[in-house]
Amino acid sequence: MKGNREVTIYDVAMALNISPSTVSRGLKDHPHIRLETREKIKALANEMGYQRNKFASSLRKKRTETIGVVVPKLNSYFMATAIAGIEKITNQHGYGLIISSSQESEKKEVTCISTLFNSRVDGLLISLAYDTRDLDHFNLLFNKELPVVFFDRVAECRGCMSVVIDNYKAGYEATSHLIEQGCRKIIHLAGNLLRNVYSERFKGYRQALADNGIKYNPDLLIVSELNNQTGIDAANIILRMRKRPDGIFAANDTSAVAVMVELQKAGIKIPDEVAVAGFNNEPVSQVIKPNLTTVDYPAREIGEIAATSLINKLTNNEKFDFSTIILKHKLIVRDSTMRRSGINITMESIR
Amino acid sequence: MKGNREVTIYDVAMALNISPSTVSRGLKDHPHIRLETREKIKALANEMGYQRNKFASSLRKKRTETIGVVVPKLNSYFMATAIAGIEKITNQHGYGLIISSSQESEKKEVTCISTLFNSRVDGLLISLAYDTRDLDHFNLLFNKELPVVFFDRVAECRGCMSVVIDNYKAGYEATSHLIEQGCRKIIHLAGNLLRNVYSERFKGYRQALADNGIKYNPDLLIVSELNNQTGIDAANIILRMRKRPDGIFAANDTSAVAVMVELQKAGIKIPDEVAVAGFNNEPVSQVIKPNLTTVDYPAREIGEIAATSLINKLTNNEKFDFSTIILKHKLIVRDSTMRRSGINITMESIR
DNA sequence: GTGAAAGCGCTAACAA
DNA sequence: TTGTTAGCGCTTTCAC
Repeated sequence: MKGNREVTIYDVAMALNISPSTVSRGLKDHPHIRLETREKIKALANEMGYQRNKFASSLRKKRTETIGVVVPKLNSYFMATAIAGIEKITNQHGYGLIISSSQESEKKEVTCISTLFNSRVDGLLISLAYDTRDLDHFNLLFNKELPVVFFDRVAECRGCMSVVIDNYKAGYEATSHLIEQGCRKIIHLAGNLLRNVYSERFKGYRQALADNGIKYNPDLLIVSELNNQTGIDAANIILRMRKRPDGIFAANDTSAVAVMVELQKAGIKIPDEVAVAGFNNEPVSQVIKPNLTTVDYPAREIGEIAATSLINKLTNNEKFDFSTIILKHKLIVRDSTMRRSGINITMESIR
Repeated sequence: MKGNREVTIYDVAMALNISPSTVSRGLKDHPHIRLETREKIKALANEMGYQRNKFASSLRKKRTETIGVVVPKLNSYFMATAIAGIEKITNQHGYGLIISSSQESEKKEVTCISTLFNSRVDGLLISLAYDTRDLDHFNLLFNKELPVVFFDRVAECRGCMSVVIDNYKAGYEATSHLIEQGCRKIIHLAGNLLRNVYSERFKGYRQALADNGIKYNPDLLIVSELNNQTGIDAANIILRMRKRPDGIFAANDTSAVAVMVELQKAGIKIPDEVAVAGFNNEPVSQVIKPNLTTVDYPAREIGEIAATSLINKLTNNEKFDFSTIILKHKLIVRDSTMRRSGINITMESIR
């Protein structure tokens, strides 16, 4: 299939009348090889079209210089951006990347991890699937001491690192903001409370209510996958309520937008009748009318920092051994929650 | 790093008192091995936690059972969906996947391809970057007879396969629809005309104008990267025109939406003053008000078919050797172009 | 139906 | 500073 034979270090060695090991060393700038020889080797190798055979090398070194990434989904702005951040860093350090998607399912996540493990990746970056309950599939990795860095949707586990934002605080801020705007009956659209991101946002929501003397009402908590359809479903639940809520805090922008569109179809005015806040600051938040108040999530940075941490772990070996890194977020206030007085102009609270 | 030694076929062989070659064959159900022996081998291998070492295997077989994917960007709904389709098929056939993104740059595309080539992928799926002009970096692949399947943004080249939709027809239909709605001065937001997708859509636009007796005016062609910013820029150009256009056909939804948002900010009524049609049927097209008329692009199918074709090529070897597959698209008419009479209800033209 | 043996291309310990 | 050599774990030809 692949046409003719590949050029190997033996070919280069023979052509230069030196040994293969010298070529091997010269190619990677081993200081024991005379500079002149190194140059000669590299020049000829290049000219002959030599390409290092990764398999032979990995087989021998028992390292692949490849990092595995497992994300819950690819077609989300947040994840795509985080991956771009990861890619940038791993590229810089000469690592390859294998990206796989668990499609929000625990079952598929197990397969992904085992496939990556089987591919002998040197380390793993992972954001958990929506419904992952059992973390047994990670034991495989822990037993082999394969470094794992969680990002965004993280798990508590012995010795692994996590990169997140303070979801509790962000949830608290978003809810407090709604309360400041005069909301008293605030719906919370949450994701699976097993996931840190959603449980923390929920806790922040509850605390903000409590701190403002509003009693938490479990009927106002709607848990779902937070996609377009479940957003529509939530809107329908809301429309059927005897007494309508005056605020909605959705744990992502997708569901916030879906709810808004649906409520608007039913003639409900946003923000006047219902104020809506989302989470993630996806581009769609600036398309919907009124523009969506949301929490800016540093997706790219999360990816970059997770990748950097993993590579540090891989190289510095044990040094630089933190447990959690928390990045900054920002509440971005836009029209979907601006109910105070007549001055209903667009404003980005921070920037 | 990886803890203790891995289990190899030698360990299994020794434990069973048979030879490694028998184990190797037994593991892959080689018919020459007695069924009983095969079962025994597989049972023990499993019990001992044996995992095939892909490097040794690839090194020996000179095939990696891995497919490389190069896409122009990851954070687009279209690409993410296409990749999901690719993943589904490759998984089914036991192929691994290495996904990389050229970030719309020719330079990065060259790197991606050479990295994948270097990783000795068995075949390549690729959608070209925005500004790729020179196809020299593919020679490397062609010389080694590495199968390549282009999808969406394809290239003419000896012996490669392509999976696309009929962009010319889609462009023709979208433009004709605008004309039917009474538009006479129609802006076309195009991407780089080097890319088949954009040049074809443009040709369709021109032909529709011609067929309706409208003279093509080069001033109405705006070429850009079709992202959010260039959409805003286009809106500003439009706003500065002495005589405003009454229709816009944008070659993607992102730019269509950006233009709409910006024109609306300036107080322009859509569709009454300007009708807007996009391309791709991204979710955002149903968020924007009025909902965006667009062309439904079968992203998932494109991915699935491209992957299937490549795998066929890889296995059937030379059989099933088409040059181009053209999938069906659909014009989806929504409110952003419905200017006829008072009946301005939402309709999905097909479905 | 099973085994022996060579070798894929590279690396690194050891020797010189 | 360079060379020799022994594998990494698997597959496959050839032999029995």
